[in-house]
Amino acid sequence: MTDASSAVTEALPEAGSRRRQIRPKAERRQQLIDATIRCIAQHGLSAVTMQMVTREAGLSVGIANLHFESKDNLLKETLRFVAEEYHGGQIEIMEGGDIPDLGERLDALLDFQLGRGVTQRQKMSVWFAYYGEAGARPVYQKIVSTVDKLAAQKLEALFTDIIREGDYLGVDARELATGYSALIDGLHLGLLVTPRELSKRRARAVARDFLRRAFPQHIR
Amino acid sequence: MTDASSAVTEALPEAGSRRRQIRPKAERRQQLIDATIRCIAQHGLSAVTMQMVTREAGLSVGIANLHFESKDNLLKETLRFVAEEYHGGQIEIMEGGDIPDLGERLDALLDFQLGRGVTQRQKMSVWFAYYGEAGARPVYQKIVSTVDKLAAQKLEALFTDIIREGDYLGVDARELATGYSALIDGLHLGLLVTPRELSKRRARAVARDFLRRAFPQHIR
DNA sequence: CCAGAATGAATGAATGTTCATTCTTTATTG
DNA sequence: CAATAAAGAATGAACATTCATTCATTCTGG
Repeated sequence: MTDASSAVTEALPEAGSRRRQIRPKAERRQQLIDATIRCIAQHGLSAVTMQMVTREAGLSVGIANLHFESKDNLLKETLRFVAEEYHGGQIEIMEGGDIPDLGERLDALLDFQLGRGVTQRQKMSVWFAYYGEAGARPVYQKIVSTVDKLAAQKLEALFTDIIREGDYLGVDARELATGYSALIDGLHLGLLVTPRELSKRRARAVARDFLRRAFPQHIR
Repeated sequence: MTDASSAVTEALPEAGSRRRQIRPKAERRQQLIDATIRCIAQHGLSAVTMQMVTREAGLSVGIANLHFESKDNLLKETLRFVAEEYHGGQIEIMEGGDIPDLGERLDALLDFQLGRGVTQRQKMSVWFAYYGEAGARPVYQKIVSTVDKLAAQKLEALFTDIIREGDYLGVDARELATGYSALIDGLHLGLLVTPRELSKRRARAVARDFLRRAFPQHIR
């Protein structure tokens, strides 16, 4: 990893202090947000310290307050990033010019929501760490509900299209969309808290079941 | 607000210092746990301090470490209390000798899970505060999953009975139970984080819809 | 050579925990 | 029954630690 290999016998620790680098602001910000995500996932939101985050990022303590003005702000921006990444991904699929077939589009959505590897678990941790504080922190509520509202609209629109295409009777798109979103959230919770009881495989089966019961012609 | 109007000019604050009372250990423990719940709901788990909790309980700071040995332990016991109360209530209904009719029993369960007033919201806050930390704290995972596992079994048993009674075909009790639990969790999240978008009324409608789709003969 | 990015020791505020002391209750004794 | 003592519940000032934030200084790239 450490590409250093200078001739000096000592006094220049290889891993301890890398050479100081100057990078553009945007890059440092992302670097710190990424480190924050890892720290929250590993230690929990309430245990995260600035020292921890900056060490994880391989930077000094002062830099966090240079690029974000406070810890509060760093945490806020981290939430915003995760929220926008998650919801942005969903929205892209749902608008999906890529996938014309509506059933396939649903499948792609489900894949996105319950697929992926380790990374996804990290994001989930962050996600729910903030949810836990949201009851007491209106700022968090606002960030989440802003992106959430848009995603909910897109999902409702997709369901409306599917209902029209399949001539499904007695199915309310809005209500079903609320249910599906809640189901996915709940499954995420299960995956996070009781991974022993609920495998990713089973979570997907459960979600597919929900969709199949509502849209039997579209889901295998 | 201040109902004080005593004749004494000063020196004897009415509300400031009540007479010291000695109460049994169990009572004090519960008093502190209740105060902890209110503090978490109002300020968020990460902002809770011992001073805050003991002041809320109307007691001195030393007492928390007298009855619980540490803050960590107080938080752990608070989670245990909330978890057992919530899951205990569910289990009682599901075993329900009180309600012979299976459809009515389902309704009662739903009422318990999504009904109630302000109190419920407090408990929800606590619940998800811990979920948020659970990814990083195995102790929390264990407490939750222990009671959770039992409730899941009871729910599966109830669903099995209903499936048998209604001769429902192609319905897997275990999978459906997982889905229903996840749905309820997700609805709780929605109620907590985006109360503007999701009313309690609509949450109940969504959950009923889920059940009706699975058990049409049992739910109206 | 300079603008400004980066550093990290220093600072002060906040917090969990301790424990010597005070107070209340209960049991005992004369 | 009153006086007294023992037990232990309750208090809160003091302490040690941890943490976010600051800023004088150092260093880098252009």
